[in-house]
Amino acid sequence: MMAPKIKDVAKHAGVSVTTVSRVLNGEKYVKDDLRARVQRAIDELGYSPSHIARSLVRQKTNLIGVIVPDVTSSFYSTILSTIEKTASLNDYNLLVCNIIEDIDKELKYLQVFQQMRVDGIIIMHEKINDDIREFIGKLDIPIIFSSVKPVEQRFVSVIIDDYAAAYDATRHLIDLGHTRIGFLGGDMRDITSGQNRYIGYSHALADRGIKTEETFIQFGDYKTQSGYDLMKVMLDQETIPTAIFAVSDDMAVGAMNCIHDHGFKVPQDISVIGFDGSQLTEQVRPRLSSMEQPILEMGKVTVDKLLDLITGSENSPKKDVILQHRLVVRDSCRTYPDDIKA
Amino acid sequence: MMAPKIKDVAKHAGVSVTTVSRVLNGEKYVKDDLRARVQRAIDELGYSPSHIARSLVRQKTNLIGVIVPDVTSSFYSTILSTIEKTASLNDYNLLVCNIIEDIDKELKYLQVFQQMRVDGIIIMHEKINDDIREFIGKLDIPIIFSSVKPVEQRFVSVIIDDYAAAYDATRHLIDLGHTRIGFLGGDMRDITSGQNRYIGYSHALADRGIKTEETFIQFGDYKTQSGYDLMKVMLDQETIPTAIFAVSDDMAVGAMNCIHDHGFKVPQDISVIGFDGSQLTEQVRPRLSSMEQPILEMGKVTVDKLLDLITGSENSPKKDVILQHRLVVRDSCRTYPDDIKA
DNA sequence: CTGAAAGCGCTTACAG
DNA sequence: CTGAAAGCGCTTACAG
Repeated sequence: MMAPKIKDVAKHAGVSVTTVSRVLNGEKYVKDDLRARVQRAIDELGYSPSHIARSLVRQKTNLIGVIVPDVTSSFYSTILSTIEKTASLNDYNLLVCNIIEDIDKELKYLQVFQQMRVDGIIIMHEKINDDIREFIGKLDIPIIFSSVKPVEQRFVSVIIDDYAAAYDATRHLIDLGHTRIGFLGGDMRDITSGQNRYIGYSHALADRGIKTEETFIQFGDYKTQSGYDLMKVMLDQETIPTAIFAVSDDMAVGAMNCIHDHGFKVPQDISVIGFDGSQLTEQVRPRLSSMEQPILEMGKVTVDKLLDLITGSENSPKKDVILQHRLVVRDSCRTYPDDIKA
Repeated sequence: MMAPKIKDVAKHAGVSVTTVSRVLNGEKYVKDDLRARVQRAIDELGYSPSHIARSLVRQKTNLIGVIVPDVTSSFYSTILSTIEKTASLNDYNLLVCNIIEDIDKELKYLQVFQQMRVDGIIIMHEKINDDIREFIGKLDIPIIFSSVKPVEQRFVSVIIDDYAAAYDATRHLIDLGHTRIGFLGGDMRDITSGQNRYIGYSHALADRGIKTEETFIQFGDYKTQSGYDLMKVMLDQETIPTAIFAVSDDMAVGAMNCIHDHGFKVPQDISVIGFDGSQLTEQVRPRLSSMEQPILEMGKVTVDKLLDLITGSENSPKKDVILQHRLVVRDSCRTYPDDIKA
């Protein structure tokens, strides 16, 4: 037996489909006895309205497409989790795409999102190539970027001030007395998490007149393994840093592990500060100091803002939302006692 | 201007909508010149077919609903990531629901899945209450359970043999010479990860005639914090274990941290073995030995099996798939040298 | 090889 | 307050 349709309910209740539709949608102007009869028919038949059919006529799917670089990362999984929660609270559902460095897949997914007629799209990375740029350029579905800001100005982003955050993190190490500060960076093709954080780091040093070795600056891919490998490169040099600023907690943990495996101690020998404030910071020993992004808030605000865009509340201006970063000091950094004040 | 519909394409190309539909779906029996004209019209108009409308007539959405207990956990995020990958390869998209101990939300989501007319559902936990049991009982959408096996026999599961895996993990500690082996368990309402793992642990001890203290057995919720708290309880006792078996890597890491914070060392003072084989095992120091589930394979097989169910390949029997567990020895366990053989 | 028409399961003016 | 009819954007027999 086929699943019952609205027509079956109508027949069963002895009313028109219009009336059934009305009680389904909680409209008033339905007499109580009819409403009751319809409700009973629905229950007896175990009727469940087709969201597909509804979407078609309403021209609204209540679907949000989300593009995550890597759900496996503690940062993204946390933000995804709050995005899901906020969306769910607003009766939206998530269509999730997990990239992992696969640009072709992203374009394909964006096309799927378009065909699915999702009401809005959340993108959490900024490796936008020309094809994608062109595609989203002519897409008339609201798009919001979360935790990153691509070059195109027409899209709104929910981010922190990555430059300032990196500056402050570096400054923290400087204030502890460090001058040999290594940098484990991201992808310089990324404006937000690549370039801005690097510039923040180097300005913080420059403002204090600190010069740095070339080998103290390394770039990777934000992951633990990458942090490990880059740290290894640094440790193989003649002079090694007394402190490390990594642009993700995952990288920082990789660095900590590498330091540990080489027989050094954090923070006694080398201090390490991470970035993101993910749950990893509390899962490792020593606990990792980190420049925290307000992850939960970021996820919530992203969805709220996207819903604004969807409902077209023009009173909400099409402006980026800049959230506050925050230094959380844990146990992975210490003061550097030497006399090097040169 | 509205997004173009198939009718617009037809008009633009000077053919019928039927023909447009045919080229859209790559059917043969369309003359080359017509096909070319239609294709050009599609390109010029930037036409993208509505998946919604298609779904309605085809009675197929290519959607899979996934219920994850907590995307934030390294185990679930990894399995989700491979589920997504496999689904994507087969042209299916994921509708993701993140529970987090919220049963009401689950029922609501299952209803949404039903209304969305998803082609199949993947569930990754087993806290099925009566409402949910009844609901999925009358749902005629294929359901598959991944990493857990609920009591109802009519659903297929993709799992490991949790009893044997827990037995083997415990046995590993026994073989290293330990007899005071603490157990950090899960939720005993869970058959798979609660009861089976506990029974495996206790049988392994019993088979060697090892008695255990009551306080050596604690139950939590699989998370890091829980592992920490339970370990604290154990360390506060008069006699403490020389080894710990935790039923998740997250809990094991919590235990390791607690041990560390109390001034003890892993594995010198206390050995710790985890369960899952998540990426956390390599992110902590000492690296965590763990009873590994084949997470990637599990995700892939789950989707493959579900697609079998969906396409109704009756040649594929409706049987559970039991994958192989594997002990991965890292640095968190050591032999116990004392003479306690009593 | 091509097209007119019915139909997928709903909602929404419109009329009463 | 209620219902008949059109329409959302496609696909799919059916006929030619």
